[in-house]
Amino acid sequence: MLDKKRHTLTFDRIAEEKQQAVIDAAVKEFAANGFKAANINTIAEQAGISVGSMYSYFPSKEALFLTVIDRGGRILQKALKEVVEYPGDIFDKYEQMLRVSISYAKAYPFMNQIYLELSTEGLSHLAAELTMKVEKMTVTTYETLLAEAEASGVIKSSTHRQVLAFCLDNIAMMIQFSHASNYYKERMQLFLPDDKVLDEQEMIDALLQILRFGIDTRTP
Amino acid sequence: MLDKKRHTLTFDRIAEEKQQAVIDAAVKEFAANGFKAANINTIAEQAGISVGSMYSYFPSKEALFLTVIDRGGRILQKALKEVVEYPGDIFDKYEQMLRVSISYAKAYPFMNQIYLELSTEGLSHLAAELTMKVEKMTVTTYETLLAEAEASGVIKSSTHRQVLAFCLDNIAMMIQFSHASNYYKERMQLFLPDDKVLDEQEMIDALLQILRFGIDTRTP
Amino acid sequence: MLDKKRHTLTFDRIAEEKQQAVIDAAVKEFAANGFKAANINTIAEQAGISVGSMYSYFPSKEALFLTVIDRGGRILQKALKEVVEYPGDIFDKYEQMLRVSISYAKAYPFMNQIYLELSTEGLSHLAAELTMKVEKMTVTTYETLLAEAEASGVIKSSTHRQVLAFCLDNIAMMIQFSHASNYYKERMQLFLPDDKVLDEQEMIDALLQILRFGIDTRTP
Amino acid sequence: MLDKKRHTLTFDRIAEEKQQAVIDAAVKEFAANGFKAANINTIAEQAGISVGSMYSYFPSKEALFLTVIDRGGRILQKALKEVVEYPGDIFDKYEQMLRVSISYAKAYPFMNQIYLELSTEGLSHLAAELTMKVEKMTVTTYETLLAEAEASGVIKSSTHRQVLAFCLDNIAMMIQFSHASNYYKERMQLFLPDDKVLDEQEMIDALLQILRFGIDTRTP
DNA sequence: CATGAATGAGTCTTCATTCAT
DNA sequence: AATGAATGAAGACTCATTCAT
Repeated sequence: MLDKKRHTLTFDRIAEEKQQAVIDAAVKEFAANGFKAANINTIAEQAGISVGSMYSYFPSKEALFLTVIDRGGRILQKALKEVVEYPGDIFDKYEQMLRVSISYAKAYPFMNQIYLELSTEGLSHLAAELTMKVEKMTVTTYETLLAEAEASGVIKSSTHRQVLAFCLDNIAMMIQFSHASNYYKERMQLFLPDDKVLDEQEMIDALLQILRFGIDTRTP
Repeated sequence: MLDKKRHTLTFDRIAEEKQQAVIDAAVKEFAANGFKAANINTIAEQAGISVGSMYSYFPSKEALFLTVIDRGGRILQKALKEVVEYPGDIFDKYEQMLRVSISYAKAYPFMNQIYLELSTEGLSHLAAELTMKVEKMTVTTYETLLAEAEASGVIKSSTHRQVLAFCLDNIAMMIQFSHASNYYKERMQLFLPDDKVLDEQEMIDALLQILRFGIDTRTP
Repeated sequence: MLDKKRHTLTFDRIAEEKQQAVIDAAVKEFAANGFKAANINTIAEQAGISVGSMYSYFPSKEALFLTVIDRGGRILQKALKEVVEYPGDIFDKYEQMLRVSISYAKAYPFMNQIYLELSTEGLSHLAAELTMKVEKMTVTTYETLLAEAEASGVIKSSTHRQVLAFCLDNIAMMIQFSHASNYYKERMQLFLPDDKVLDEQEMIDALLQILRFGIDTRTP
Repeated sequence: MLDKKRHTLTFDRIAEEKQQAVIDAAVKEFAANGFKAANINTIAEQAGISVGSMYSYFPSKEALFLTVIDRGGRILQKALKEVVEYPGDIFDKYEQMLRVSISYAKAYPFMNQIYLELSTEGLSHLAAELTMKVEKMTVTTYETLLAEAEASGVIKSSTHRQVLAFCLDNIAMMIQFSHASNYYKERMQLFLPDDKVLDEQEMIDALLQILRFGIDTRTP
């Protein structure tokens, strides 16, 4: 199932910085052009190594791609764990989730775009399984958090919990996209007042406000 | 600005069905492989015409792509207008927005994936401007609706209106993606109970419930 | 079994001379360098067409090779039929076989070398089946001829018929190689008197003499 | 003339077994893929040494190849000497020649395939000279044997001696090929009865029978 | 106008050879 | 001497685009 080829032992052995240079170049290229249109020669050049070396690190373009996705997945996992362990109630934790999403998007903007592209039919055969594993972890995390929250009486029991989890993740994802890709960044700007740039915390507060108390005037 | 090449006059003159066949084939190919990896020869074959004809209809691959995006944009506009004109208050209209998003996603799943891919840096130079125009219309629509809603006292004035608009559109987009691409469809399934398939209306109701009254137990 | 890819319909449709130019160039290149070391770009150049055309005629290098082998096989078959239908007894027919072998070797020297190379392990997976089919026809032909010869009392019944058939074909093959490849041509010259070049008929006569009456002095 | 580069002094100095491991790996690889397609890195790996060492033993791929051919030639020479010195008349010696050919083919099957490939035009510039030297020795051997045989009245003086020598060597070569390469092995099987596997001695006897007394019924 | 064969620059991948350790 | 990582030229194959019919 998950035994598709990744990087070789040689790659493991080279200097950490060179590894990072290769991954960075690859992430950037894949993000900019998608899997098929990404150019291995360009990646090698950007990473400052030869094509030959590239192929001694990764048996194929596909293997390089999978390694990249793997790395991204591992970073996401770490971020997720951070959120779960954050102290406080569900609202504190979700606030933290949004903050983490934004910093992840800013730290690894290209990684994010690759995930965006993964939804493409053409790539599903390659990495769907891999990314779906990450999604599954996310789902479980939300479920745990919401179960706890409901048990401790913090959120209404009348709420459809699955839909709520879905909704929370959707918002987090779009926030993430909006801080990673130029396209979604521009789109976000269209919504926001351009005279004063809305700062992150303000947006998070406003979002949480809507989420907690709703927008209907019949609620306080 | 918007004077990039599109289809030729010849394309306008050919039979409506042939036009549609070409567009359909193109949409499918672009959705499956992205712009650069899409194959013009394959599109021609799928559309049942020759490559030569293809190039008498469109001066380049880029032109074909832009025409495709254009068509998609026009369909979206129409859908948007439908929503604005839908009778009722903001909640009725937004409910309608979600319903329209879902049916659009189902009717034009591939079109949706192309929009997903557009966020890619590599394509921004091509069509960002074009799609941003559509996004702008969406923003304006939400602003109008929310201004009206607030004026008529249906929604709390304490709500951050821009963030709310952004949030509403984010949810609508993710719902749309979740009904268009297999990847997002699968992801959605991870959130939902697999014993009984949640029907669309149920999800929409649950979403609106969260939106109107929030999830905090301190609200009724 | 035999459904491996060959040339495309496009190749069938182009002018006969162009087809031949392509096949000739391919045969020459494969003969000179073997399958793996043969250069498609060189073949295209030699044939006076573009690489792109090459690939519109043959889906792969392998397909081109198989087509080449096929053509060669068909020529061999025709030659074989000629021999069977040649009037006279087994000695007349075998004499004709040797003559045909030589003229085939001279007419298609490169084709012969390809067959020589086919014995290589590395190629067996490609074309062994194909060439073995031709070999099988040869075996059957010899068997028929020898059965007839024995029935009509032309050859001794004490002769081991299978070994004889094997021996006759071996000689014919070596004769063929010796007129096709430079290496075997040189080797043959080492055996023959260099003052006067032995002409074909002389060699054939001498061979038949040995075959018919043996070399032992105890036979007349 | 024969001053082409071979192995270095370093190679001479390393352990006998390591030398053999290198040669064995090289022979196998060259036999399987031909000169150009053979992979030096693979040979090194198979021999259990580093590529670097490989290049300290042989200045180039060509040098390795020539060394391989050299070694094969020397083994052949030894075999040839064995035959000449074998006691008995020409028939006893030729019988021994066939036996030696078969055991050589079985002991060094890959070496044989390399010789088969040598006939290729592309390689002639490399090793033709080398192998031709061996062939020359063979020719001389046959000539000596046949001259003796005729002098001692064992073979008919009416036989064309050069053609006979050529014929004897041709048969010996094909027998050798038929025991070395899978392709020729299969071909041989097509000729032989599959119910009972013909043993070597039987085939040799049958061959000699044909050779000595011919197949024409007009001889006893 | 329609066709589809032809083109060739561009891309992935391989491998003989070098060289720092 | 031995190692094996690094190099880059070469070769199989793809595809946007052109153009003769």
